[in-house]
Formats: sequence, structure tokens, C-alpha cells
Amino acid sequence: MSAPMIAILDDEPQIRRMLAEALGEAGFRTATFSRATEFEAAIKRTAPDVCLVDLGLPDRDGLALVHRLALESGAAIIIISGRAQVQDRVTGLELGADDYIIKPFDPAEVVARVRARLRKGRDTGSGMTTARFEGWSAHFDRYILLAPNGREVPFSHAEGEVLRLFLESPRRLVSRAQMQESLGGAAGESFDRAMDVRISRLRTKLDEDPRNPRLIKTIYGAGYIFLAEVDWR
Amino acid sequence: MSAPMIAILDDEPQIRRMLAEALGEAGFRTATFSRATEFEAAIKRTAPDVCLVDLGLPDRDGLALVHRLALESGAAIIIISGRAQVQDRVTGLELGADDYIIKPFDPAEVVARVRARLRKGRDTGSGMTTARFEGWSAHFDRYILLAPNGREVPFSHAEGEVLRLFLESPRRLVSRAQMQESLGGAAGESFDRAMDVRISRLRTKLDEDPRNPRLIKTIYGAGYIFLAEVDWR
DNA sequence: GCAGCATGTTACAATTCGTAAGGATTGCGA
DNA sequence: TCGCAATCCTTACGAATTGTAACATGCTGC
Repeated sequence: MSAPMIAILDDEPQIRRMLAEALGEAGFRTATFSRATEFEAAIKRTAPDVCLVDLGLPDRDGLALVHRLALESGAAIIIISGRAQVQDRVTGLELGADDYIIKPFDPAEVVARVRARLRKGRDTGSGMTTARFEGWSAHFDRYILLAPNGREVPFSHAEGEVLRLFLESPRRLVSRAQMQESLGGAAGESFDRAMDVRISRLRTKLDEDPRNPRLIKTIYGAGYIFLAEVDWR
Repeated sequence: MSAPMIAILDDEPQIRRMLAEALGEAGFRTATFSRATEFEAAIKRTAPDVCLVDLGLPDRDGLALVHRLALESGAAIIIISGRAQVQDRVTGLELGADDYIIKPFDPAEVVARVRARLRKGRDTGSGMTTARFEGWSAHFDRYILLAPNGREVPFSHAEGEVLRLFLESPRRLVSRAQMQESLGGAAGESFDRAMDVRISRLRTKLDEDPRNPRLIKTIYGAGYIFLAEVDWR
């Protein structure tokens, strides 16, 4: 498993450099952006672990961006802002941010707060081989699903990759770009249809009603959401 | 599911009261302690969701306590401290604290930061998945509406975004500009008509009489207002 | 009422997605 | 090497979602 990925959005080059350097020295991968639109597009592709967002960007309202990120991405969100009023901090946090750092800041504290965010929520990763959801259990070490009625349903490697991706971020939007990234598909080709087919097959194995799937929802133009509470063992 | 439990450790009675009151009003259960030994014993019995710990207690070294809590309890830990040096904050966070608040603090910010910690711990999605209004219920976790007569009405992602926006601020004017922000529409384009169409489709799903909509009122020249009492679960 | 604009609705087209059918690839045993 | 089976991708076409254009309706101030 590679180093955690930190996405940085700030319009001041100096601050971008400072953050990227401090986080890089701490062993993280970083990606920096100066404009919100680029930033948001990149998020959908790469699914970073933590987002550092500077409020008060010129080209968009930062709080709306934070709200969207909180709803749609699984990343932890840390706001960096020059606005020091309590009310600013409260609304930022209520909109879904996980932390709020005031400028000027010390890079060491930023690194510490990023580490604190990563510590929590890092459940998956090591010996997790079985996941339960909605009466099903997926055994990745044996390549089988156990249906709620006890029936054994085998699944292939490709199907397992998709299922694992969903089970690792349940109730979160997973974009097609993220899937391609995770499943090693080259971009730009007609790999899209292959993706569809994998999903389709997985759905039939999960007893989904094709017209009205309960577990794997399609978000038109965006990706998929796996709608279930998942419990890894 | 009962209200989340917040354990508070502070040696100043005034601060204990202030925190307990603010958190109580926000809907949390609280338990306050003045000495670390009592506090630690209680933690083992009641397993709180969040611990608020004041450093600099007389009877023990606070950082050691934080470290033990981080290792042994599953609770989120928020340090409250009068020591404002960056180095203090960094070591507190490195030892396992999830957040670090400096005295003097505003109770509203403490509440917001407690909420932020609970959001991430709570599997995903913050629990806000079902809203009831006027006999309807909107299930955002299943992408369906349940009509007052029990009929199931599916809705798409775009429709759901609009509906969620209304349900999150009922009886309040929502301007078109706000919608564009929240729904991620690029500004300046002819996105206006698209907005209208979304509203129109949503209205038909909600059985609105086109000539006389009861739920989604148009405020000419300003925006829309959702007229219903909303109850989130 | 009328002019001028804001909003509602409908029909249509572009895009995106689902899946059945068939072909390529791989692995395995005879 | 050949045949067979399993797996996976591609093709092709139908279905669903969404935005846009065009037109209809409604609001506001004169």
C-alpha cells in the first residue's frame, strides 16, 4: 500500500510550496492545485485521503465546494483560512469539514493534523478478508459470496476487484475514473463498457433487480454508490 | 440509537458547566469529571463517543492520559488546553488526540468540533438519510420517495440534489444562485433553464398541482421556498 | 390592458449506461 | 498440440438521464 495522498488547493504559490514540502518530508504524496475546478476534477479521478482547502479562492465560493466534497468524496477535509472568526469556523465544520486551521499556520501543525485525520478511519488495509453487508458476506480469501440464505456464490477476480472497491468505501460516490485507476484499466479506451459489464455481472450475482438495484446505484454521469452498511472482519 | 455520549474532564467547575450546558443543548449526553482517576474509571464502564480532556490537571500528567486513551478507548479525543505553543499542539496530536482546542474557547466551536469527530466515526454518511414531510418520506440512502399512500417513487441523482437542498433548509428562501453553487452548476451559462426543469420534474414526482404548488413555492425574482415541516432521522 | 421579463412545460437530442451475444485470451488436462 | 472451459473484453443496440430549445404561462410595474 502506497503513501497516503494529500490534495492541496490554494491560490498562493508560496503556500502551496510550503505545504507540499512539509507533507512530502513527512512521507506523504501530494498534489497541488490553484483553481477549484481543476481540483474538483482531479479529486474524482484520484480519490485522495485528505484534502487541504484554502477558503476565499477567487473563482468560486469555497464553502459550497467543501460541502460537495464532504458529501461526495470519502476524503477528510481540512479547511485553511484567513478568516479567524468563531462563526466562520463553526459554519465550516458544520458543512462537513473535519478540521479548520487558521492562517498564518505552522507547517508542523498541519502535518500533525493531517496525521490525526489519517489515523481515524484507516480500518481497511491489512488482514481484512471478510466483509458483511445486508445479510451477505464476501470472503475474498476464498473467492466466494455467502448469500443471506446460505447459498455459496463464487465470483471471479475481476468481479472481486469491483466488489472490494465498493466495500471499502460504502455509501460514497465512486467515480468511473477512480475505478479505472484502482482496477488498472488504461484510460480513454472503450474500457468503459467493460466496466459496465463487470458491474452488470456483479449485480446479477448479488440478486439485484435489474430495473431497480438496491445495493449498487448508478449515478448518471458520475459513477456508482454502494448502499449498505459494511462490516469488515 | 441514543444520543452520543461526551465525557468531559476539567478541573475548573465553571468550564465543566459551560461545556456540559452547550453540549447538552446540542442534544448530546454528557458526563463531567474533575479528576483523572475517576474519569479513567468511568471511561472503561461507559465507553463514551468523544472525550474532552483539559491538559494541565493537577493530579496527573495529562499527555500520558491522552496517550492511554488513544490506545485503549475507541473514543475520539479532543484536548482543551491553555498552552498555545505550536509544539504543544503537535505533541498532543502526535500522541493520539484527534483535535486540540486552545483556551479561551467559544462553546459553539467546541460543539462544532465534537460534531465533526462524530461524523467520521459514525461509519459514513452522518446518518442524515431519511426526511419526513407532509406524509412523504425521502430515503436518500435508497433513492426513493415514499408517498403518503405508500407508493414508491424513485428519483434520480439530479432530482435528489434539489430535494435535499430544500429539505435541508425548509421554510427558507433558497435563491437560484445558491442552488447553482450547491448543485455544482457552472456559472454564467444557460443553466437557469436546467434548474427550472429539475424543479418542474421534482414537482410532478411530488404530485404538485402545477397551477398551485403547495410544497415548492416560487418567489418571483428571488428563488424558491419549500413549505413543509421537515423531520430528519 | 400592455410591455418586458421571469418562470413552467414540453419535446427533442446528446450523452451515458445496461446487457446480450460473440470473440479473444488464458489455463489446464489429455 | 489440441480441445475444452472459464474468464474477460468488445460490439451493438436499447433504455435511462439530463440539458437545451422553443413555446406557453404568469408576474410586475406602468
